[in-house]
Amino acid sequence: MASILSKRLGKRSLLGARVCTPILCPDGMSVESAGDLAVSAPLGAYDSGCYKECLEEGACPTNLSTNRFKLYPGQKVYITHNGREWAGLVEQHNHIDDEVKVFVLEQGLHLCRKTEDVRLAETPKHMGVPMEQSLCASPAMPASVAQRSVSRSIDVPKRRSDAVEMDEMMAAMVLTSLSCTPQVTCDLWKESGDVSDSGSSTTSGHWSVECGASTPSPPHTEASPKYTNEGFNASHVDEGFETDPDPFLLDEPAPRKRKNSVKVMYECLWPNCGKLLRSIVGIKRHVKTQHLGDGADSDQRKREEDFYYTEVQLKEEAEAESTPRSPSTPTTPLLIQPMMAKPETPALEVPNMEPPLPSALSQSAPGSFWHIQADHAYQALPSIQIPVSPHIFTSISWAAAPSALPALSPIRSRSLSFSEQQQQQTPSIKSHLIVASPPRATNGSRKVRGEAKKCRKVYGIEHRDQWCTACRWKKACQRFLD
DNA sequence: TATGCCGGGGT
DNA sequence: ACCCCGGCATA
Repeated sequence: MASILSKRLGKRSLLGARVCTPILCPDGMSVESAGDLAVSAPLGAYDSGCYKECLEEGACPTNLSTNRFKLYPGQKVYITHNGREWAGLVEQHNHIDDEVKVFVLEQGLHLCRKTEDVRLAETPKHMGVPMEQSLCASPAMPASVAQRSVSRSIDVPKRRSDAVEMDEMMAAMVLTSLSCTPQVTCDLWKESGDVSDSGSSTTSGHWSVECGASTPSPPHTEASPKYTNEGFNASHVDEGFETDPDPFLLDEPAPRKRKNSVKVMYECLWPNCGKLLRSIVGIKRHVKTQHLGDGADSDQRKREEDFYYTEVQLKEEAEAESTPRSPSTPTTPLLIQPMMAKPETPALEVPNMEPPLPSALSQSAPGSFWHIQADHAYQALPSIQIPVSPHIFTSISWAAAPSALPALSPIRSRSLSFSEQQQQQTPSIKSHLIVASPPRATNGSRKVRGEAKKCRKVYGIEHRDQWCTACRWKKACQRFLD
């Protein structure tokens, strides 16, 4: 199949070598990230609320013991305003300034209060647990720990009793605070189902990993053998297909980025928008609310939003090392791919929209060509796969990369000739197709085994000296042409 | 498994 | 350019 090229390339070419290296990364990543988490968690160094929270809570439950307040978006708190006590929802907690932005439902006000002026209504933990799968919140987390933080609040309504109310409040807050920084509410959103939603649709199990140092490697690695390839970033490259969701869903990017020095952002692909956000959740929300309308329930919409954003990797430095993320995508080409492809994705790759290119290609293109493309698809998933979802798309491209990515590998003359035989009228088409299939047009290229006898058969191995030079050199026989 | 031959390497 | 060979696809 088309794999030939890729494989061959791999044999001696740098490309092949490159591809392989990435595989190793995964482990490193996971390990590394874990380390990062532990270290950074206490300070909440990352912007992404999600990341921070996960770290703090999930990875370092002990942190809770600290006196420091930790307020989570959506968390219910009580504050005093105009001499009266109001219930509100945390919008943002600025640890640095020790201030908390609170949204007072009853008054529709967004107030800023010093942390010490805020009374906790309940522990974030509680909120999270019931709503989500609580990846971060380790089930093992001793209630006592949670209690501690809760104890801070003076008039603490029973968490359960508030459950319903909280939901409403949170919903209201979410709606009213959409304009706020996306990251801040990361957690909230996640819990509210954004993430879980997508996660559920694709894979299960991953979520558990999600927040913390997730274990990217395991799931990724095995995914689809073809696409995946080198597990490495399995997340991206290979597995992208099946597991792709992970990489994206996980908010790991932050940790990894830091290490790799590759900044991952999410860009809104909506026409004339181009908004850049740091978190997936944020971009999703942006797309959903700004472009798709805010239909929280519309399942379809949720999925749609995936098609309107792309992951953008901003390199802050060049690093030869296999970074967790780009390892496979490693080199610029790969990195770039996602971005390039994405924009088109909506139209071309979106699974739902079948019409895109196919129509043109499939119709005019000769069967052989089409076929070839399909093969590529298998190798170069990057361009084709995306259908599943943007996430997948990206990941796929990486995954496929192993051998194929070189994408630009030259097209062999052979392949062309092959096509020629079948159709004379397609010169133009050919070019089109070629262009269309980013990866390579190898497939058909390999000469089909001819019917004619070859020197080998005619003379036998014993008389190799009588073979034509081509045969001797293991090239296409020149004496007995087909 | 044998064969055909491509992609490459060495000289 | 010549010679070889690893390796893959196919029969």
